Formats: sequence, structure tokens, C-alpha cells
Amino acid sequence: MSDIVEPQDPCVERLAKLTGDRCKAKNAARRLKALTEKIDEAELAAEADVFRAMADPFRLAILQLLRDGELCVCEIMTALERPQSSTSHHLSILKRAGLVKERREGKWSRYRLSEGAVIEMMNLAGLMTDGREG
Amino acid sequence: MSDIVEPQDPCVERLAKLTGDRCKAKNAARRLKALTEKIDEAELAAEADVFRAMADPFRLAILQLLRDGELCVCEIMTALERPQSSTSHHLSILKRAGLVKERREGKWSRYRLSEGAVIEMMNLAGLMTDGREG
DNA sequence: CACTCGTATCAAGCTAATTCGATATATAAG
DNA sequence: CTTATATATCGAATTAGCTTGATACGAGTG
Repeated sequence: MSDIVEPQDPCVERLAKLTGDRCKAKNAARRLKALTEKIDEAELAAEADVFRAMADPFRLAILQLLRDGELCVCEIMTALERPQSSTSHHLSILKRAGLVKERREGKWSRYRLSEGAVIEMMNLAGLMTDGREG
Repeated sequence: MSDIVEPQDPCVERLAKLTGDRCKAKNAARRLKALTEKIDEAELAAEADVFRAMADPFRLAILQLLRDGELCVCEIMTALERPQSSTSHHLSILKRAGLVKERREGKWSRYRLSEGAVIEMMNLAGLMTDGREG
């Protein structure tokens, strides 16, 4: 019962074996632990939800269409030649992720892009893929 | 056999019924068709691959760790307390999507973020979720 | 060569996502 | 009230993705 409270932290043990140097290992472990503690799991989960919503070519096509303005479900399904149920379903996913907004007008549901980072993210993704197949 | 070649384009028919105005319908259909033709399916698929690679909290945590520099598999699995096979598997997904780069050094595989838009995309996703959960 | 260690890949079980027809809800019109 | 139309939701089948132990590969070491 004295100086340090972590006599055999498994993380340190692990890294000590890696480097062979127990002192280095402790520093590395401290650095990794600091990095890990900065990670907010709930926030990462929320961000993953956003990315998952954009991880489908059909939904990206919808977002592309909406760049030029508001459209209703029937216009989107017509333009992209997809069944109504599928179109509506994917729009609900985009809406839940906060990527699009809905405006009810009579029996029509008109969808538009959310203000904010949506367009920028699509542009960035475009940049990332340009290097590979352009 | 004369003026127009699209006597019963199903898209126009669809929109004509919607608006009740055949002329408007034709314009709307033309606009939608122009938008649709601008869409490059292969590029959307590639972008979807990038987003799919980022659509997992564990992989986002890996990317977060790598913001501060290169790490090997064993450091990542130790920091995030995940099995080795899982860590390696997710790193391969990130690598395939072009989000990280690998550097072999002896028996170690050291991973780092790809230069480019990766960090910006994570920042943007963070912005998008900020508004929802404080 | 035998052994160790770091990493990659495989395999099997499980969960989540996609698809689309069928059905339900809601709004408007006759 | 019935009908039509636009959209949402359900259900069931298929597919894709995650997880993890087991195994294979590759590079060092004795």
C-alpha cells in the first residue's frame, strides 16, 4: 500500500511485453488511455448513425436529387424508378438521421435537404473517391 | 410520326396525373430526367462504400485514435479493449475504403489516417450530431 | 528447424438492413 | 359515405454485416 495504485494494469503489461521497456510501456499506456478517455461513445454512435444513413447508393441518389430543391415522394420514386414503399422507407431513414426535412402539404410529403453539413459531406465523399476511379 | 418521340413516357404520364396539367408535367419530367441523368451510379456506389466504412462506432473510435498519429494493431486493440481478430478486421475495412494507410515494419502493421478529407468528414459528422444531443 | 509473437484470414452464429408486395392511414373530392 | 390518391407501415424473405474463437501466415529469435 504505497506509491502507485496500478501494480498490474493489463494494458501496461500488454505494452511492456511489446516494447520490452516497462517505463516506455507505462508512458505509452498513459497516452493511449488519455486518447481513449477522450472518446465519447454516445457521440460516436450518433455519428455512426449519420454515416450509416448515407451508406446506401439509393439514399445518396435521393440526396443528390434534393440538392436542386424540394421534391415529393412520387417525384423521387418516379425519377429513380423505385417502388413507393422502398422510397418512403429510405426517406424515413434520411429523416431520422436528420439529413432531410419533411413538409406536409395536403396529401403530399415534400422533402428537402436539411440546412447544414449534408452537402459538404457529399462533396467531401466525392473528393475522397475521385482519387480512386476518376 | 412527327414532332415528339415520347407519346407516352411513363414518367410524364405519372406526373401528369399528379399535377393534372400535361404541360407542367412534361416540364417537371424533363427537369427530373436531367437531374437523374447527372447521377453517376458508380460514383454513388463508391461514396456509399466510404460512408459504410465510417458507419460503425468501433471504426470511428479507431479513426479518432489515429488522429494523434500512427498506431499498430496491438496498441489499438489494447486501447479499445477489443479482440485482435475484430480489430484487424475493422482495420482492413478502413483500409479498403481508403480511410487509413498501412505501413509494415517487421512484424508490426502500423496504421495511420489517409491524408485528405477523413478528418474533415469526422468533424462535419460531429457538427451534425451536436444539434441533436447537446 | 522449432518457437514466439504480431497480424491476417477463416468459419459459424447472430443481428441488422434491404426489398417489395400488401395493407393501413390520411387527405381530398364527388 | 364512397372513392381516389399520396404516403406510411407491416411482413416475410433475402442479404449484408458484426463478433469471436480458431487457424494460418510471416517475421524475428534461439
